[in-house]
Amino acid sequence: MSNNVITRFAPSPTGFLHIGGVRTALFSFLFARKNKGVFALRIEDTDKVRSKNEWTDALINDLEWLGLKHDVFVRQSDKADIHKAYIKKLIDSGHAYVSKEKVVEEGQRDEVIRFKNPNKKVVITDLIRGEVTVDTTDLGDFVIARSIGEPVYHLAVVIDDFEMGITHVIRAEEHLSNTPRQILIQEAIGAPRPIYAHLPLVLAEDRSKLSKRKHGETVSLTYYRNKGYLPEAILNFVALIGWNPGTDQEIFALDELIEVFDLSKVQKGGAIFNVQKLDWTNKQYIEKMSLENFVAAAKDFIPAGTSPKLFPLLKEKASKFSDIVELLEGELSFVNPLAAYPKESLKWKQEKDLETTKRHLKTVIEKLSQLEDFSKESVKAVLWPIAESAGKGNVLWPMRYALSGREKSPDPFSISEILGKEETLKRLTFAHDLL
RNA sequence: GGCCCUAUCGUCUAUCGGCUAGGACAUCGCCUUUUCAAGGCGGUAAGCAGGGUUCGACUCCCUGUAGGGUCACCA
Repeated sequence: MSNNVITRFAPSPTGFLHIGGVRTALFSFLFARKNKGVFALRIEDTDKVRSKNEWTDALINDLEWLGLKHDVFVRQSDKADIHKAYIKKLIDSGHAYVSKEKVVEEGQRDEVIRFKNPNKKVVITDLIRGEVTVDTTDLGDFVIARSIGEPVYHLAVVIDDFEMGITHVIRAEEHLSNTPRQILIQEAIGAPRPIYAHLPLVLAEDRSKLSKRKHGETVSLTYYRNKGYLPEAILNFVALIGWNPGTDQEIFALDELIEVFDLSKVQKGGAIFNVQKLDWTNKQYIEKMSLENFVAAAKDFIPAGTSPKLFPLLKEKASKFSDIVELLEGELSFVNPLAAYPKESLKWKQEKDLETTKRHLKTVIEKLSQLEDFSKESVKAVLWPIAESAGKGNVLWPMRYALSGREKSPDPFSISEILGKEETLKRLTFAHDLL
């Protein structure tokens, strides 16, 4: 592999980083790292009206959070002088000209700079799509600058890629149609042509391109950050949209991705972003975490005052951190005072009647009253023989229901330990007296 | 509409002419189990259509169809 690969991720600071952008950034990053090359981040802020510093900051912050560290940083607006010089050169050499325009819309200029289109066929060699031939005649003399000092995207991209020595342009497929005009500009300024790789689009459920207008915030990385997904999991999941190494492996650390990544294995067709798989992937990562790491990572999602005894259960059941609140209000709400429940709920489905249920509860109360060590192991040890002889559901269901007041909850032994002897016996007695 | 790209289970995909079409998510069933989750086992589920090429096409070619992208003084 070549030793001097330089890739770039070039977002415009006009909005949040969306999932498709994350994938583009990741692939550019992976390809650079894989080839021991350089990964550059370039902020494309030539649109002064729509570009905002806040978006730039957010972009940098998001990428850093993901762990996609760039080696080079360029702000396009800092290159204004260089752009201007090229525009002049292009005009002087006859490749571009100042064009008088008829103003039909507000904000339009009566004078812009257009590229003199040589009207030829361009053959793009794309790493993913092979050869694509386009006749540029259809493009006409397109605009390359609003004025001598204001280049338009296509011009700025070509100049910057050239100046930065970009060897591989890895970007989304939506840019494939733009490539011919960029190639024309390259030829005019005498820049070498980089190697192109146009990634298939990341699609929404309805198979259309992800967009804020149409699909709302759920396409933004921020949305998933706020929901408490892990950056490693997002990267892992996104890597597998439109690419896979050809093996059955599903979970990859970033280092592993770098090792096995291969642009030629990238898919050609667009792929739908599937949240269920993201959830599953994220859960895999949570399972691999130590309890300490889980608690530390999830600290912003765990309400103050939550009993540390619940932490293992939270880790076991949450597939993303935002699940924690739901869990605490639902399945794990037994730590709060119990709401009233119908006494029939205490009866196991295979149990004869409430009388028997009451008897089982009494036995449980008697056994636990004498118990000193209230660890779940210890509680289980004294009750298990009884449960086995009387029927596990017959004994354990009423006990669990009495302790949790719910159809779904952790096992009664864990609840006992968390509640402690006093509260456990209080709830059991309450249930017993109810019957 | 012009130009361009694409087309395997619901979804993400493997297959680079030999396929009883494999895996993962989701889904369903069973086991485990006091419930839920997790886990284990198993099931349902796919080659857009029509022509070629070939001994043999999911794989190659053509046409059609469908979907997407792009046609800005946005990137």
